[in-house]
Amino acid sequence: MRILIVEDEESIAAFLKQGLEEESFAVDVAHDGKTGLVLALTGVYDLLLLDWMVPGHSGIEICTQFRKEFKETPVIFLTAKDTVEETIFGLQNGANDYIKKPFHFNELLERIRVQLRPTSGSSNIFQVGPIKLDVEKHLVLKGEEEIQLTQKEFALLEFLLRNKGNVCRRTQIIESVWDIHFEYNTGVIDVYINSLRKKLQLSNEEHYIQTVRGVGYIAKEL
Amino acid sequence: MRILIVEDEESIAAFLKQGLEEESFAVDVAHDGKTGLVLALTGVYDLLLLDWMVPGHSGIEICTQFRKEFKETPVIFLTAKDTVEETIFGLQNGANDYIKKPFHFNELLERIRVQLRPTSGSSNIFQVGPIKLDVEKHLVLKGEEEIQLTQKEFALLEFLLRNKGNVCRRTQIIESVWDIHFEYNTGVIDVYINSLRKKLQLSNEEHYIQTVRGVGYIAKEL
DNA sequence: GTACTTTTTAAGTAAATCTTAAGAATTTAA
DNA sequence: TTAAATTCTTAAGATTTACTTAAAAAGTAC
Repeated sequence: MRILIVEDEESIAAFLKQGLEEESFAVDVAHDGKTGLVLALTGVYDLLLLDWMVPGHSGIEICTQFRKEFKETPVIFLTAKDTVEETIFGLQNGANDYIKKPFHFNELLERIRVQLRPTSGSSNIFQVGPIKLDVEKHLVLKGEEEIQLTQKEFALLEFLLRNKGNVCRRTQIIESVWDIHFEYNTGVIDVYINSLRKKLQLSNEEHYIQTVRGVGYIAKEL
Repeated sequence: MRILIVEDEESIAAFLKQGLEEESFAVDVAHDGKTGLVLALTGVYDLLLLDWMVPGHSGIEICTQFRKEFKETPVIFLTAKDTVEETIFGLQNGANDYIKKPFHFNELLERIRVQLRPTSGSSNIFQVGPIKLDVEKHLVLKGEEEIQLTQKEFALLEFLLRNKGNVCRRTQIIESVWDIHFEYNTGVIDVYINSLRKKLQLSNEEHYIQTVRGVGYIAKEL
């Protein structure tokens, strides 16, 4: 997934670039509107992050131009707090969403994901920390290394990653992964969690799969 | 998704109601501020659409009152006034967005969607002061910091927050949280209240969980 | 049918949570 | 001010829950 950031403030741009790259996006940055527009019109990007006001062309100009060429690609505006009214204008002119500065990075990430979800059919790659799971390819990596998982192990990990950041209750897991309803007494989940953690070689620091006692398990970033 | 409209102009209210219902929102309308506030404080709404000026209480008053109780629910202002000052004032007082009359319905819809997007799916978040409890995510925050609670601690805090502003009697608590009926003699509640206050690091000023001597406990804003 | 892999069951061990109880501190009432 | 009642705090023992391992059962491929 390729993202273009058009933002003149160096610090913000750098912060965003690093954060998004850690989430395994490919990120380009343009520090002025003119460069931004040129890059945007190459059409290689899956999403645009536009600062509302940048030197050269304004964000809204870039957005409008861009829309003429690429009708599907989502655009998110980064805007200062007091320009809400103008932002509405932005939305009318083809932006898909906007986010007020200052914002939490996770919020931005969430909005990016929302935008990318329907557009790309190939977005069923899930990730937590160094662990990647590709549903299509049925492949799990930890860093560069390929991890060999069985069906059930894979299904369980997929479920956890699909719900990354949310607690997966034992009943949810047993229903979704094992398709067992109305009843739960076995210790299967524990066994599989155990073998997952083993195969993924999760050290004590790398608690990407945490247990929530009395409830279930959760996959989350550290 | 439930939306409350507070708008005195019949025609506009009817227009909005019909339009939103066609988008499969459940819509209630209050034609004056007093009714609006009462309805808003029932807490069943996912979003508020407030006219800037309505008979009874003004929109800004309703918004402010509402914000004290429900910090998560988004509020959008409908206003004929277009001075920047008032907009900023409105946003500072807890509104999430604002739209100037006359507007295109689609524009409003877009604004509503933007507001509901991050919120959707998280309808059972309870809050008192800086303390947030998310039932779905099984997560408790104090400010930005995540607080690790055990099952019973979590259940107790949830019960207190669900009944925020109301005294929770010891018998109620022991019945709801511990499922013990007919008899109560243990000091379990005291122990758990204690550990809750400890884990939440409630200083002497932050008495969000107060004890009501001879009766029970209450979670309330300061 | 046999050899292999995967899945499930089961059981012992480890760890965290829950409960009890008792003394300290606080509030209320006389 | 003192006594009584209630709540707070702490710690240890009981209980629950999860972890780990191994072996049995169920699938798969040859």
